[in-house]
Amino acid sequence: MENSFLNSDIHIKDLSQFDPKQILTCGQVFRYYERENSFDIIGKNLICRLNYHSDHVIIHTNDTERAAAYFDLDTDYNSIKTRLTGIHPVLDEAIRFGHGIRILNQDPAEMIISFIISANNNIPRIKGIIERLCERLGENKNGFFAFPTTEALASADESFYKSIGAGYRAAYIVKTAKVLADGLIFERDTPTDRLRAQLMKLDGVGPKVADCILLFGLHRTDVFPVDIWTSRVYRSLGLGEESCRKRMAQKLVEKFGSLSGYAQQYLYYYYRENKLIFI
DNA sequence: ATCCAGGAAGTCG
DNA sequence: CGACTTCATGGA
Repeated sequence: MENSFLNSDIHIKDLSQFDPKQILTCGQVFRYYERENSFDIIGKNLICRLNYHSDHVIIHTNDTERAAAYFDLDTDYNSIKTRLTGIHPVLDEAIRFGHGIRILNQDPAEMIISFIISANNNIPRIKGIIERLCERLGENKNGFFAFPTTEALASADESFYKSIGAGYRAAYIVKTAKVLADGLIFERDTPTDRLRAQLMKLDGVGPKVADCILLFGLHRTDVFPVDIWTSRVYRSLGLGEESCRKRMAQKLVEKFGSLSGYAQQYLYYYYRENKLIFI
């Protein structure tokens, strides 16, 4: 049978806090492919196929231990949703809408490069650039291309990154890839603010991209990435007028604390999916 | 043609 | 520090 390398399974029975479509389309991950009644997803060199049925989901994968960590299966999202409910009606509605979202545990280097590419860009283009990057520099694993190693990323030059459509971000990627290949380490117990400052030293990484790396790559949930969409959320949460995204992020983290990252993801998905610009 | 997209860097005050 | 401009690229 095809894809027999996906030889182990995880059965998900509680769909109240696991929705494949919501998890993959909520903006945290770019390398997924919708099939017939399933999604294929690649993170670094972990490959998963999510077969969804009416009352359960089966994850077929090449590494169940990594897959369990990747999908954050040890975290109780119903508890998180309960703690975030009743703070604001808009957030309540966003949680109902995206009840099956989970924050994936993705590879830090993959998040750094992916979100450098995301700056001032749109999602279809971001996905295309990353896909060409993996096809040309990543290892072919049974027809799936792994995300390139930091060594492979550092071996390519600026003209290569322009050739895959990265535009003016090509120079940022070249410089940052060299730092990554040199062995950038993120200490487990470093405070989030210090990690953010460390990340912002990287070329192409500003406040918002750093927060995305912190949330999706290092699972720091005491951050609230403010982009064009979540800046629209700010006003409707009744936090007053604010034009500076950096100050918006600070105010939002003051409000949601260690649950900021979750709140951000419910709100981002709700607004973007419904194109709610003027509420 | 002009505007927009999960913003960041460079410049100026 | 804070505000303002520029930066590839492709789809609407």
